Amino acid sequence: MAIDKSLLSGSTTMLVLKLLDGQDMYGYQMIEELAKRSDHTFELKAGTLYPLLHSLEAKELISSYEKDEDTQRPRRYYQISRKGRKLLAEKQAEWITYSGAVNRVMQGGVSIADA
Amino acid sequence: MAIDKSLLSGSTTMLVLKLLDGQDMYGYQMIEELAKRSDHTFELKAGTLYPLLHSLEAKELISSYEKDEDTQRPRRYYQISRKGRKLLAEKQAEWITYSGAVNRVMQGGVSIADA
DNA sequence: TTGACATATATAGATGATCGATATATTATA
DNA sequence: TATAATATATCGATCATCTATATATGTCAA
Repeated sequence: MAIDKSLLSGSTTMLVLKLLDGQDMYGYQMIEELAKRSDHTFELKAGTLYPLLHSLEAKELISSYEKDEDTQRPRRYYQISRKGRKLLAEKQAEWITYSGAVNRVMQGGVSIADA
Repeated sequence: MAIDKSLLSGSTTMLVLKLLDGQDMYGYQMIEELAKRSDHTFELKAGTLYPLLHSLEAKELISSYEKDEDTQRPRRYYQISRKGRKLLAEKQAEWITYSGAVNRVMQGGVSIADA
């Protein structure tokens, strides 16, 4: 099912940081990994991700390095910084607050499954 | 805690329709009711709500009528339409899919409370 | 009674996140 | 050798929300 793009708005940064919290990744890999982990609910577009990565790097939430896997086109890997992990924790707390509040409002008759 | 406004993006329509699913309401009342039911996580701004109500009415998802409670300034009440209830059900299903997917992605080490 | 604040609705313009379109280059496959 | 997948990048459009501003009424305290 394709999800209204505006729903995703605001949580993309959190999701990207979370991916990098597990391991260093390059852009294209994040797009695929996010699709995989979310059963294709999230299909992040390249036009969204790359500018986002650049802006996260400018804010020093992540850093990057090139890695040559010869025979492969060189890939730009990203790693999360200490500052990035701090923001991730904040975003995660925010998400819990936000989704909990939505569920409370929606609990006016129809039951909401939790995940 | 103030929530990143972009997180709310996309679910405002669903929340408004849900409020009207319970009873007819006027704009200002929705702002207060939403704040109350969400423990002030949501503080919808008038500049967001009124244009949204107008556009929902234009799409025939809701309709409105004026009601004079004398001694009070007349209030414009909104009621959800059949079409609106249908959209509400869809948005609700989307929310379940979306929040479930976010939680799955975030389940990579740190536990996420569910509401 | 006057001023301040809450109630109530409304609109214009700014901001910010995402997307679609487009571009480039390499690698794998048919 | 052409096509698709991999991989990164940028621009402009779109859309939702917010801030600021406006108007008008009701209430309460000084």
